[in-house]
Order: sequence, then structure tokens, then C-alpha cells
Amino acid sequence: MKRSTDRRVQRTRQLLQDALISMMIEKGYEATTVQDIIDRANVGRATFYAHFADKETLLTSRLEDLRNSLSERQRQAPGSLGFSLAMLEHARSHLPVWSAIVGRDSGALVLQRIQSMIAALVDVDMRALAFKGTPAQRDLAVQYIAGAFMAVLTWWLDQGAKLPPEEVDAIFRRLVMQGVAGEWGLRANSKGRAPHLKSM
Amino acid sequence: MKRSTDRRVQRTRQLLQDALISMMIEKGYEATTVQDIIDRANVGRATFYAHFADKETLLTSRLEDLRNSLSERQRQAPGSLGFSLAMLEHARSHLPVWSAIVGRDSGALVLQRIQSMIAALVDVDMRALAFKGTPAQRDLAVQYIAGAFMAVLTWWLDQGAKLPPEEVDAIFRRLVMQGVAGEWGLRANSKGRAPHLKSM
Amino acid sequence: MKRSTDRRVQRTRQLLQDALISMMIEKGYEATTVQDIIDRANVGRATFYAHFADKETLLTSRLEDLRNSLSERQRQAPGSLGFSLAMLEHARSHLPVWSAIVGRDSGALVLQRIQSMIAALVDVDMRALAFKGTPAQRDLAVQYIAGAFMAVLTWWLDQGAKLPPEEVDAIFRRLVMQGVAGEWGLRANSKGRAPHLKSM
Amino acid sequence: MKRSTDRRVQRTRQLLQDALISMMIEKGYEATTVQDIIDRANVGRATFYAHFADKETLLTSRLEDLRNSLSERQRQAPGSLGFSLAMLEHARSHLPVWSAIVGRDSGALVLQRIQSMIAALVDVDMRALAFKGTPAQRDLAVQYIAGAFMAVLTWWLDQGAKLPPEEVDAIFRRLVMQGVAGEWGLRANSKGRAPHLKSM
DNA sequence: TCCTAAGCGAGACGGTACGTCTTGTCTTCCA
DNA sequence: TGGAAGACAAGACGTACCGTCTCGCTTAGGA
Repeated sequence: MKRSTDRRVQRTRQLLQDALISMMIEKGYEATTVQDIIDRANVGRATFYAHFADKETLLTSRLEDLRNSLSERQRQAPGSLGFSLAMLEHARSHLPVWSAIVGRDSGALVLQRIQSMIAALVDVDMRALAFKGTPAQRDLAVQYIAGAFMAVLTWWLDQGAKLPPEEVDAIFRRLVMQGVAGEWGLRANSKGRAPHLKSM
Repeated sequence: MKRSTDRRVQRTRQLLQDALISMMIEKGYEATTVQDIIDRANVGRATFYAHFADKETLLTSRLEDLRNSLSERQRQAPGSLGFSLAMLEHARSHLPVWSAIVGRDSGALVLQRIQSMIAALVDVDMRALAFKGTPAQRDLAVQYIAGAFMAVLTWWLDQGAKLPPEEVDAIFRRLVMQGVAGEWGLRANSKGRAPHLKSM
Repeated sequence: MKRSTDRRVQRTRQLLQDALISMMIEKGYEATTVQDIIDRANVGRATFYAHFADKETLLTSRLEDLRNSLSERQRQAPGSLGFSLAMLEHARSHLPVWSAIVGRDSGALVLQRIQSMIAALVDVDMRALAFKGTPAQRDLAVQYIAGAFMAVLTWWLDQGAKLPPEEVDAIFRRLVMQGVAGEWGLRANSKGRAPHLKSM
Repeated sequence: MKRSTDRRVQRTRQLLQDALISMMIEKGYEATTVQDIIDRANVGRATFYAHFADKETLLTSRLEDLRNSLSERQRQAPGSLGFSLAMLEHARSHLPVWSAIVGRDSGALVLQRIQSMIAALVDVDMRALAFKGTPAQRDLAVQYIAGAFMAVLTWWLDQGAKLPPEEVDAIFRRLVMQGVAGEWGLRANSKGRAPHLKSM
């Protein structure tokens, strides 16, 4: 019951999320103020704070969607570092946002958030593969991979995302697999591609 | 002429840098305000801005010392990814600052700066080694390595820096070398250890 | 038709008026918010605004009862400044509200409303007595008396209403009558006391 | 020392006081926001709060000047209810502000502040005159007079301040003296007029 | 030894974002 | 159909921080 209220609430949350994305493209994340967001969303200030504790919480809620897409993607091909190509393609399809995130100092915090999201996915992949090594070593490997991927992604975007995602993905995966498999031995596990992501 | 003036200027810069470090340990980088710094340094507000454009510039000036140490270190053993062990040991020797940098959302921007510093070092290393591949591929590798290292470093510090630096370094280097050498073929180049860093 | 509806409406109005009084005693008039009132009255926000334009209108509606009592009281003994004793006694019988109204910056506006209510009564009294003087002079006298009375009432309440109402009333009336009668000559007119007020 | 800072501070306080007065004339006291004041004064928001706790404190600081003028005026002719004519003339010379204060609901609080200021002056006058009666009676008389005066002043201003101040003053003083002298006996004490007030 | 210019502390200031609060309007659903 | 529940836009509040600024004090060099 009170479904209508829920619907209104959802609508407002959506307006705010969209406004954030749209402002990020224009001014970057750090430079975007709460006032910018609510002006863009045509929403009252109090309403913003009724839904989100602050700008960062709003960002997190938006990233949640991305996380869900990637998780879903992963479920269809576990243990294949599938997030890699998916992320690259996602970034290319939504180049304006991602350029804004990656661009000058604007998104250090955003990138950090995304990196820990990636790390969680990698962790699942490592467990799916036959990782040989202590839990501490697995954690190290997880962080290693997530950090390396984000660095590659950032660089690729900074270059204007000109190289084909498939190529970047292939190199990245080989770099990781040769390293990690050499060190701890992983069962090869490369199932088919899942469909592209749509969100964001 | 006016050497005494220069000495005073240096003293003030030093006071401000020390105050920043000391505040970062207490409250983290983001949470530290310019007011905090000048109070801690017993310096006037205008004096701060006479020396540094803003908080970030002050940080950069402090990181400059770290960069110099690492460059020096690298010059003694080029092409060996020598920054890795040096950084790990440096971090362990100055655990309070590094914990503060790495701790919860305190230092995304600081870490980003350090990462690009590392990337510059890696770039030199890659050129020193016989990297086979296009310039773009080298750039990709550079970012890959720098990102992976920072992630490992951050993880290690977050864990309380309990594992021996030598062990972390060894694993990291093997992961990198197996990947990069497998992909593009690198001449093995692992000269002896250089002396520890002292700054910071 | 729909008498039951009328009864509900009356009930709601009553709930709101009571809630206002009760909140005023706790926090003073200014500090009381519409939210406080509707929470206390267990009433929806829209309902509040369906009945009253704002907090002040609600107050006014409540004061209407007081005005009616005093008017009734006056009809029984016109031209006797009868409001004086009636108000004093009323205030003593409902000390908590009146203390709240009078207390520190809580009710400047409330007191202003009451004062103009008193002024209307004084005007009637002045016309009942044989006031000699121009209309402007009568207006001046009316304001003079109402202002003086409210100040005395406020002072008396601020002191904790310790002096007997009769004594305060007597002094007040002598001060007024000697002044006004001396200036413009009034026919003595001091009929018997009317019964006490009950409302509020 | 540091007189220059003091001078700046004084200037800023003055700018803010003037801006308050000027806004009050336009929109009334209640309706004037802190933002209005600082915009008008060309002053930063933090600066406002560095000088005054809130809008009301600013008002109080402004009334302090009026209080000082009246006190000075009183010192030259004590015991003569000299504030009466002085206030009336002051109000007529600064009609725009006073009209704004007196006008619709805008200044209940301001008027309350002024009334207690007047009461303090009356208290001094009562002590200067040979007031016969208990302290409680004197307090009552003080409030009576202050309340009556403010009511007359307000009425006079509401009428557009058309009657000559001297006439209003004369009537007010006779009303008071006949009442108070009749009740408690006062030595006549009506020294010459002091010069007009200039502030505000 | 005096003088003079620079470095400096202290801190006022304009500007701007924050997160909180209250108001009055509106929509939806229940009894 | 009246009213409870409560989302919402609007906008003021008081706080925090920033980077600029003016002011005198201190403290050396050079005269």
C-alpha cells in the first residue's frame, strides 16, 4: 500500500541521480554542488537531504546500479574476469560521464569507490577459479588486479578511448593471467561473452 | 644577497610542511583545513598563501622530496622496479602518515598524486628494460604496473603492514614480470638493493 | 445536512486550539511550530491548513473566545473599564498560558493582538462614559488606556501574579480615571461586578 | 595599537546597522532576512555573524544608540518624563523607520524592546521625583507609564504623525501626572527642553 | 649605529557551500 | 467525502572554509 508515494519517491531519487550525472559531465564531481544538483533536478533542498545524506551518498546509490549490472554479468560467466570487457564497453557507451570522472582531479574519490567495487567482483572471480595460495595472497591478488584494471581503464579513457575495448581487454587479461596463473596456478576459465550493460 | 631571508623562508616552508604531515596523521588530508595547518605551524594566514597556492600545493611540495629519493634510488639500479621495495620500506618506517593517507576516504587525491609519481618511475624502468611493443602498449603497461602497485601498497597498509616488505615486493615483482615479460619480453634486470629512503 | 461532519470539524478545530495552548505553555508561542501543533493534536498537516490559514489565525480563533467573554462581561456593566478585573482574574486562573505568553520574547505578537482587543473594549467604554473631547483625543485616550493596562498586566504576571487582582485593578482604574477624568471629565460609572470568565 | 582593525570593524558594524534600517523601511523588520542585510551592506555572511549573533542582536545594537541619546537627554532634565517629547520628535524626524516599525505586525518585537528601554528611563524619572509608594507600586507605575506612552506613540505614528508632537506630549504628560500624582503624589518637576535627538 | 625593506603574525573580510529547519501546497489512500 | 500521512518546493538559518586583504611588528642587511 501507499504505492503512489513510493512511486513519487522513486521518481525524485531518479531525478537527483540524473541531475548528478548531468552535472558531473559539465563540471566534474568535486565541483558540483548540492545546489547545482537540486536546481537541475527541480527539487527542494530539504528533499535532497530527505533522500540522501550528502552528495557522496547520492553517487554511491548511482554506482549501485552499475554494480548490479556487473554482478549480473559475472553470474553468467564466473571466474572469467568478465568485468573487464564489460566495463570498457560500458565506459565507451557512456563516454561523457566517464571522461568527467577520469578527468583532472575531479574524480579521485569516485574512482576509489569504483575500484573497491571492482575488487569485490575480482574476489568472486578468484574464488571461482582454482586459486592456490593463502587468503592473504588472494587478497593481495584481488587488490593487484583491481588496481591494475582501474589504472588501465583510466589511461584508456584519458587517451580518448580510441583503442578497441576488445584489444585493451585482451592485453589486460593476458597480463593478469600470466602473472597470477604463473604465481598461484589458475584453471583457465573463459566462457562466452554476456550481453552489454545498459545502465548509466 | 639576503641569505638570512632565504633561511627564514625555508624555515617557514618547513614548518608548514611538518604541520601538514602532523595534521594528516591526526585528521587525514581532506579533513585538515588551512586553519589547522597555520595554527599548528604558528604562522599567519597570509604567510601560508605567500608560500603555497593552496593545501594541495603544499602537499605536492612535500611529495617532491619523496619523488627525489625514489629517483635517486632508481638511478642506482635502473630497470629493476626498485621503487617497489623502497616504497614499502619507506611506508613502514613512516607508518603513521601512510596509514593516514590510506585510511578511509582521507586521501584519494593524495594517492592519485603518488600513483602518477610512481608511473613516471615505472616509465623510466620500462625504457631501461628492453620493452618490446608500441609506445601505446608501453603506456598501458606503465599504468598497469603503477596502479597495481598502489593497490597492493594500500592493501598492505590497510592490513597494518604486517607482512614483511620483502615478501610483498617479491610477489608483486613476480606478478608484474611474468605478465609483462610474457606479453612483451623483458630482459631480466635485477641489480642489488639500494640504501633505504629517509625523507618524510 | 451532515451535522456529524460539522461536529467532526468542530472537534478538529478544538483539538488544534488545545494543542496550540498546550505547546505555548511548553515552548512559547514563537517557538511552537505547525508540526508541533499537529503532532500534539494527532492531525494531518493538510487538515491544519484546511481549518486555519496559519499559526496566527489559529491563535486569533482562540482569542475570539476571550474577546466574546469580555464583551459579554462589558455588556453587563458598560463604561466601567470592567475588562480590567476580568482580565486579571482570568489570567490568574490560567496562569500557565499567560505566563507563557508574557515570558521572554515569546509573545510580542500575541500581546499586540490582545492589546488591540482591549482597545476595542476601551473604545466602547469611552463612548459609554461621557467623554468630552475630539474623536482624535478619544482615540488617544483609548490607546493610552489599553497600552497602560497591558503593561500592568504583563508586569503583574512577570512578578508571578502575587498581588491580589483586586488591588491591581483598583490602582489601575484610579490611575486611569484621575488622568482621563481630569483631562476630559468623565461621569463616574462603576456598576457592580459581573461573573468571572471561564474560557481558556 | 591595531587601531586600524578597530576602525574597519566599526565601519562594518555601521554598514550592517544602516543596511538593517534601510531594509526595515522597505520590508519591515520581520520580513528582512540576514541575506537582505548583507547584500545591502556588501558584506560577507560570515562577517555578519562575526559581529552579531543574529538579526535581533544587530537591532539591539542599533537601539543602543537611541537609548544613549535619550539617557543623555534625561540627564539634562531628570524627573520630567522628558523622553516623551524627545521620542515623539525623534520619531517624526525619522518617520520612515518608525512607520516601518509600527506598521502591520512587523515590529511587535522591536516595539517590545523599545518599551522596556522607555521603562528604564521612566524608572529613573520616578526615582528622581518624590515617588510615594512601595517599590512594587513604583514598578507598576513605571510599566503603566511606559506602556501607555508606547501605545500613544504607536497610535500617533499610525495616524501619520499629523498632530504636533508638543500637543501629544502635553496630553500624555497631563494624563500621567494627574493619575500618578493623584495616587502617590509627585513633586512637579518640569525643567526646560533639551536639544533634539539626532541619531537614527 | 642607524635605517630601511622584507618576512611575518594577526585577523577582518567577501564569497560560497553546507546541512538543518519551517512553511504552505499538494497528492494519495483509508474509513 | 473528510481527514491522516507525508512528499515536496521554497528559501532562511547559522557554521565552516577559502583565498585576499590590510595592518603593524620584528629583524636583519647595507649605509
